[in-house]
Amino acid sequence: MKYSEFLKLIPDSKIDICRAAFLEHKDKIQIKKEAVVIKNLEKIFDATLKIGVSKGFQAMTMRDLSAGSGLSMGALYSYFSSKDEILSVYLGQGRKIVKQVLEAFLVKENDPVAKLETVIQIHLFLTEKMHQWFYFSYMEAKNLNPEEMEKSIQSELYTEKLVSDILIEGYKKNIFKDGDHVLGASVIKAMLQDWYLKRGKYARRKIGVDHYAQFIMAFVSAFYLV
Amino acid sequence: MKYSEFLKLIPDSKIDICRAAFLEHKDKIQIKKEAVVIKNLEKIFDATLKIGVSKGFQAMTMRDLSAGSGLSMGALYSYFSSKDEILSVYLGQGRKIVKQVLEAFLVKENDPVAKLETVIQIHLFLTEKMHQWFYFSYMEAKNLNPEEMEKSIQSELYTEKLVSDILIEGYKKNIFKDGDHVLGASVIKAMLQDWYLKRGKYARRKIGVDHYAQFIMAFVSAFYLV
DNA sequence: GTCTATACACAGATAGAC
DNA sequence: GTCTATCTGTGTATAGAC
Repeated sequence: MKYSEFLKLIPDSKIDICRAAFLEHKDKIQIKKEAVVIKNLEKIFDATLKIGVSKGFQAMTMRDLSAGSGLSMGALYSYFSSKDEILSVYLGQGRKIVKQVLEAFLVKENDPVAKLETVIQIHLFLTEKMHQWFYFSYMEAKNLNPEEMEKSIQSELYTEKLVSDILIEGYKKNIFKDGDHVLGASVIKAMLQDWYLKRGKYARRKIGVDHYAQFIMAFVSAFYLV
Repeated sequence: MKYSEFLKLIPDSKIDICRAAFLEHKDKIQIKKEAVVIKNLEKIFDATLKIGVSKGFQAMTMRDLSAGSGLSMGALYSYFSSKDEILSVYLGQGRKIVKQVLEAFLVKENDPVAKLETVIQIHLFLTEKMHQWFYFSYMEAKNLNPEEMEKSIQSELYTEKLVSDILIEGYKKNIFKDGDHVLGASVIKAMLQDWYLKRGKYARRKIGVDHYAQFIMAFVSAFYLV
């Protein structure tokens, strides 16, 4: 699959995140009109992402966020009771989207090689589409409260397990070589993450996501295909 | 080479960093006695690393640092004129050590395969020994001023170039396959960085640095050896 | 060389007008 | 539902005693 095809198959993640955040936090949000909330959550999350990526979430002040989102300080606090809550909600909703999309594409495949290619491609395509969110999520995870931090780690391990399960299945079917499949999944994950962690570098070198996906698949295949 | 042998071959990086920081910033530091400065720089850098890794440099206050280092606020400001200066100096000195050690080991090798193994091992061993410093450096690089940020990026690209040069040399000698060696070096670097970025994960799984180095070398060899 | 005490700015958060 | 004005705590940095 190409990235351009992937884009046509999935809905707009930005609005999904806002709607899901509204539904899940209805009781905590003081404003009641859905349309108003979603419109403003989008402004808040957009500004959080933009400022957070450029200077870090800790360094972003509520005044920065107020200026960036176009809402007053008072208005911000009628949507979230604290600065940290914005981070927790935003990261939590993003994680859900990632899980949903990965599973939706993986369930279509049966062959381990196709599954491996799919998980590599879809992970890269997702991080391409939501690259700022992923970067932000990675960099700010350590500033979460213990409970949310745990969820973040579990989310990481979940995608890693998707990969290791595929490697193990392929080994059992005599398509992949034997080896430490958990460690293998770990380094594959590292290569996938590099795509959004070093996005500027790859952009400067004019390397696109389709090319990167193909390269990673070749690299991994050389080691795993019998 | 094993990590245990590596440790015997290199001097104590902690004291090196402090001494180099003193020599290079003699004029900016108000205190003049070398022994006093080095002793206190060690306290300051140790505390910066410990607190910075756990809560991030931005979130670390000068009061935290004062408590953690055992020096008063006033004393801290007789060594550094601002909080940011501590970060710049500390990261800058660490980068020098990394460069020196990598070059010292690489110069001993001639064969591309041996060179590739050396750069993988020594990079991993260095990041094992200074793992907190590397993690800190990676996470805080984006908070540096533009000038220091540029140095940080250049340092990254420098180690990447060490790898790509080896791949290219090996290709010319018909030992390695052809391909995009810059992209190859990039993903190898990603795998090397994962070692210090996810240190907790590997520790929990009881994977040691020698085993990780051997695995990465096998992974890379499968793709590159003709 | 190191300390304590403090200046001053700015952060997160809230009250109450509109 | 959104705003402005403001409270209160805490941040970096410094002055001056010891």
